[in-house]
Amino acid sequence: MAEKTTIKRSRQRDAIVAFLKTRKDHPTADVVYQEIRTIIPNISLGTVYRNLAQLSERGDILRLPCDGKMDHFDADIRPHYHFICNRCGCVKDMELPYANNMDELAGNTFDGIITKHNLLFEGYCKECM
Amino acid sequence: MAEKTTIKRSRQRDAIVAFLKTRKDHPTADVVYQEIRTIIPNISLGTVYRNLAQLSERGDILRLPCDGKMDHFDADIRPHYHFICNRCGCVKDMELPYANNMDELAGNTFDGIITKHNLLFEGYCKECM
DNA sequence: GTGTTTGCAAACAATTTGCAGAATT
DNA sequence: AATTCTGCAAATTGTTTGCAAACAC
Repeated sequence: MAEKTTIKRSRQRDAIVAFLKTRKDHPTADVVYQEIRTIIPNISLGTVYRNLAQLSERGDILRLPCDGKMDHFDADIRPHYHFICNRCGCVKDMELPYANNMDELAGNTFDGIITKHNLLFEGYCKECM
Repeated sequence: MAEKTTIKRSRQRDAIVAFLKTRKDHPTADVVYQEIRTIIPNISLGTVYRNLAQLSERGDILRLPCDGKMDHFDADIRPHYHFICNRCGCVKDMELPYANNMDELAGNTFDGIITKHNLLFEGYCKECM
């Protein structure tokens, strides 16, 4: 079928991963772009999107669909839950333990295969309360 | 402030609500558009979007952000969880009871206000297994 | 009559893609 | 040398908006 591609490193991708690891606030693609540009001034937005897509497909980072338009990205790939603020749009980690048994539990009353779940809390962050 | 608008009925909006009530499969905006067009041939896509937005803001229908690009809409406004198939993209209701206490529970370890949560299961529906 | 809703088309935001050249193995 | 990756710009996708006419109250 597919997936025979060998991966070659690139300065751009390395910089993106390194940057994401320094941040706990789950930046969006354009924030990544703006920040990386301070290091690699002529990097293009397309490259950022391509790398974020590739990295999340490979499981090296997490893509967080946060109900708004823009996806957020997280270098912390351990499954965990998130919160999004309805006023400022910030995304934060939740302390709740990830419920490993939730998929199995849900599968008991579902006619199909459940592979994962996404739990997103909404409300107002402490700065916006 | 805002919210002084009085609402006037329209044939288009009535048709959209009526249509959504006949469906259990959470159609997207463009599916709604295509279907309503068989009844009101010159309805415009903009009108469909405007009405879906207005209806969900007023709480008459639910807007379901399902990780993909397109939002889905649901005439069943009782809080409940959904599943999205990673192959065909269909969206289905989950039988799991809605956890009313989840927000409060999560709030105990969170510095801010939690107003709601969204739980979305992923996997393969029975047609795609 | 006043104010909301519509159809249309153009505008928009976020993301993706085609291509020729540069970089990695 | 063989491919992957990049920058750029154009293309796509899903959705929103401005406006004058049509409609509801």
